[in-house]
Amino acid sequence: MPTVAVVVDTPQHSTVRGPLSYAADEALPAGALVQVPLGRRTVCGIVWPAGAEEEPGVELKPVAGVLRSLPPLPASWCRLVEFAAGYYQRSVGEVAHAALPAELRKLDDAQLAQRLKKLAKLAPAGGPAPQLPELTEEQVRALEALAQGGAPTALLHGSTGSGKTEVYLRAVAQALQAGRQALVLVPEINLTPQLEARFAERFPDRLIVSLHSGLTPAQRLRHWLAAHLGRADIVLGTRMAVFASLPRLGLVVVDEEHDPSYKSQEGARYSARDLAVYRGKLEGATVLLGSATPSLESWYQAQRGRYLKLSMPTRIGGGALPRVRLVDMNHVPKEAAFSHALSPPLMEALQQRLARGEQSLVLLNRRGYAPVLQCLECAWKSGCPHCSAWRVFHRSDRTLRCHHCGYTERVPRACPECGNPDIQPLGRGTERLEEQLAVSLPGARVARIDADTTRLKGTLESQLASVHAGEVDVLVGTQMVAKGHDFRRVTLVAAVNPDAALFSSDFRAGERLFALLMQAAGRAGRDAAQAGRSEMLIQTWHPTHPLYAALRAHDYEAFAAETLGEREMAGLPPHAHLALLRAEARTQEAAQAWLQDAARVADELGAAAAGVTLYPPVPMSIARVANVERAQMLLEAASRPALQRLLSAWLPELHGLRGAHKGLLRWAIDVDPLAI
DNA sequence: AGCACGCCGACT
DNA sequence: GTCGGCGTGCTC
Repeated sequence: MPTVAVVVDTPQHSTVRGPLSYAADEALPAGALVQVPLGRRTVCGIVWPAGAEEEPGVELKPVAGVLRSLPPLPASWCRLVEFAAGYYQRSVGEVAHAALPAELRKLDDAQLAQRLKKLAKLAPAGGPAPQLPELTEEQVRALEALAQGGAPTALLHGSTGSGKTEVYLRAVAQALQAGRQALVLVPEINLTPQLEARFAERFPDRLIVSLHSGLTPAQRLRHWLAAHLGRADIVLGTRMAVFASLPRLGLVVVDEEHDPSYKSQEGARYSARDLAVYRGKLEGATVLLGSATPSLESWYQAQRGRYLKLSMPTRIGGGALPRVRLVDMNHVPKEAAFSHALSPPLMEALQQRLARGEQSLVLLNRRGYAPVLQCLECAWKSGCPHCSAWRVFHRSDRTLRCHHCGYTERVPRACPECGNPDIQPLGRGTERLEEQLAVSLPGARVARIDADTTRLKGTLESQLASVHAGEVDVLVGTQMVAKGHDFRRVTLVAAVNPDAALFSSDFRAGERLFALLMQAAGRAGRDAAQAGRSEMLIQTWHPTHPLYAALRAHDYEAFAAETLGEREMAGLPPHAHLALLRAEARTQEAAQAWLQDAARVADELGAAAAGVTLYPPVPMSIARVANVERAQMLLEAASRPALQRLLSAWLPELHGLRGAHKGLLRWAIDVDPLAI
């Protein structure tokens, strides 16, 4: 009787690591979906390419069912999953099953056959043949280089408004012409509808499907199947889509490749961008990473010639990038600087826009009315009882809300400690800024867009529409508004208080701030007629900071060179490779004790000799969330393979370490963490 | 993760 | 005397 290796869904801390062996009365192809008995239940499994697993010596249980109507998952898909599981130190089963639509696991063969029949209904949107815009010289050059590369990994560095999307569209057209499928990744669900519309218009006779967490389970299964069967030519999606099964994959586009959303923050903490690059190599597909402000990782690879570098510095239609003006807050009258957040130069610039009937965009990366309330009599502040964080004052519904655990209460009338009725907001969020602007600019129509105003489905779209319709003069928002949306009538973009990122303990904060401000600057002056009057205003206490100097010159390359130099000196990515071991426990001591024990095991495995440095365990910057204490330990190595080898030897040992530590709740490894 | 087995407090 | 609390342990 043939034996098959089957991968089942086992979480990280399970003792089941690799595939399990089952008996089958026929040879089953690798990649086939099966139902197998596991303990007392029957679960979905995937027949795995022969892992030469050793015989367990006991009699094997037989496979309980086979989904025959589903073509097996391609071998390259299995290899991608295996790589991801190994690299991010999770079980193959967990990664494989997370990559499949949940609905698929619930179906038997008959039900699946039913769903497959219904797939026939999916059809291209149809429509008139598209009008192709004339390509710029830069676009032509980029596309030629891409076509000559022989399935390269390319970094498309293009200014906002330089026409990156058109390059994506043409590259996709090339792939489709060659009979292959294209996968297009975007950082956020918000951005899929507009891109989907653009692709549907360009490819009216091709089937385009989307894959993201906003789909219903049935839709997700339908779209996944369309991709898997090769029916869909274009798959558009968020990071999860990097695992889509695509039998004819020829091109992967990663739009806004620098965006942190590509890194998963739970489960297997994979980077969809990095996996896209690996997948391209695996399947002989071209990978096109695009950004106006590439991640330093990608930029570094392009500089060393590992990636093909494509540059499009010029804005289409001759629109100039807005002039960047720094407002030195040290020279602003004290009362204005501290109490209003709105400096005289900013007010003047806003009034000018108002008088001319132009729009302004004011950025503040902090939701709510004020980040904390305080009592003027005693030392009380609005701390969260469950977290080591302040609760934010939301004036619209008179609540104190913890942004970490969600704990919400009505604002007390008086100080809960001393009864003093005089409790005051400290600092400023978008709600308060909106209020201040409305007061300071009488007659102006002020609107706000952030995670609070867009909680309901569809509100973002309707709010954006009202901005586009010219019903808003001043738009206040968090980084949400800086991403991807075009505001043709905006001629002023202002950052009210961006300095915090300059001195953040997070070494990537500067990189993120620069990308955000560059992107925000790109929102202004898209209309060539207005470009001359467009400007960006930065209120800062540190006007001589090199980040701002690079921003004024719209000089990404200068910023990248400067920052890469710092990273090299500090031994940080991309010049070094990091991993974080995180622990959650009832007490901070328990969390750190476990990490300490883990460090001892790593020492015994020869971490130091292998060139892997372990730093002492430290509490996380917000040490307690929802009454759970959190700590972490950083690992750093100059060599990625050395780090990988240590992790692979280390992780299995850590599973056995659990028992000795009371109070330890969870632990996890984050390879290539974004923030440390 | 499920879902067992397993050993100590308040109920028909 | 049982029902059930969730503390360890296993799943080919």
